[in-house]
Amino acid sequence: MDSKRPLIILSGPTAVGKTSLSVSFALREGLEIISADSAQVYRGMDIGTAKITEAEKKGITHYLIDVCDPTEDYSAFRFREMAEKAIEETYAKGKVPLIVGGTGFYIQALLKGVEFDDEGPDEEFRSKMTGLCEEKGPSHLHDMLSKIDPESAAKIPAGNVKRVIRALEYHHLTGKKISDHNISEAAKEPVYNAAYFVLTDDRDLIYERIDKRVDEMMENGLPDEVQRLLDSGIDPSNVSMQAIGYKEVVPYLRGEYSRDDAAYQIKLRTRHFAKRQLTWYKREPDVIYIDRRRFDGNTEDMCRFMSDECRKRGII
RNA sequence: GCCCAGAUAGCUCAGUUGGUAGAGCAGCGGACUGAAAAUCCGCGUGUCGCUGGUUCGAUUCCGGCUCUGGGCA
Repeated sequence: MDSKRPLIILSGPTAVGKTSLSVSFALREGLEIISADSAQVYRGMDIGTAKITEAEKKGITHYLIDVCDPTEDYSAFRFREMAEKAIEETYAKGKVPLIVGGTGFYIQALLKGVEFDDEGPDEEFRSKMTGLCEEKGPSHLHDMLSKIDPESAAKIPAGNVKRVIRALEYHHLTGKKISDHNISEAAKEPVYNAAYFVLTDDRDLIYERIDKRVDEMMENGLPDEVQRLLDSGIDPSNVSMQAIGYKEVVPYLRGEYSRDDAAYQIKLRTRHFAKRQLTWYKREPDVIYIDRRRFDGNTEDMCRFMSDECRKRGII
């Protein structure tokens, strides 16, 4: 028996069918679900995030959905804090938590207990650096990084301004190099006895499902939803509005391009996103793939497989 | 039917003063440790429409054909 506490994770690329499988599995094993999704946390963002409905929850408790106002900035750090609280609540009820969502970065932070030991984000510092970048160009920031943390500078391309700024911010707040921090955090082992499932499928089928889902979102009133958010005073520069489906609809509402262009852009961006997710899982160790093709998409069979894998590890 | 303009990568197109060709987008691969649905990096062989001719050599020049736009009838 593993002395670590049990945790089940179900991730996978967008539109692969995580939500439906997760509810079936939670019903089967009596689990509670904790969402690891960076966009479904925002209230009022329902259509574009393909947020689970009350009916779809089938009575299963879901944590970390609708927990933020779209003006708030969610982050990996906040996810870890809030998820750990939800995990404790679940254990208190004698249940095992099921983490469900496509944000691999968040899952990693939780699973390995990644420490975020600075006091960031320092918005003032970030906007100062952004201004400096506009004034003197990205290579100026990269040169600054080279002086304080050459290892990071060698690793992060000058064009990746966000990550260059983050590395500078970390040093600014802690006096330490983020490259050292990354090395120590990367060496960490999971703090849970976890089964990390990744639901996957034929790439073409995932892309087809994405196209279909985006068409449905547009028909179901995504533009109205975005308009409502803008009307309520949410700025397009908010982190929440960087979500796919939202940042593409804003220019359409402004008349900068057509509805079809918006739909096309959303489909494209979503496909790219799914591909990035798949890349992420490839380098995660100990991932258990659930390839829909091997199960003919049969939910019962996939649930049975998950149960078996969890039992093997003494999780349930 | 005649005239004009096109026909080159999955798409939109550039180019080769004759020595078998290159951009953007798509697609594919990768990075990622307090913005992650974010951000960034890498990968370009395709009967240069078909067919004759000229030429050491044609995707490039010339002829014919086919197709697609546009114009005239």
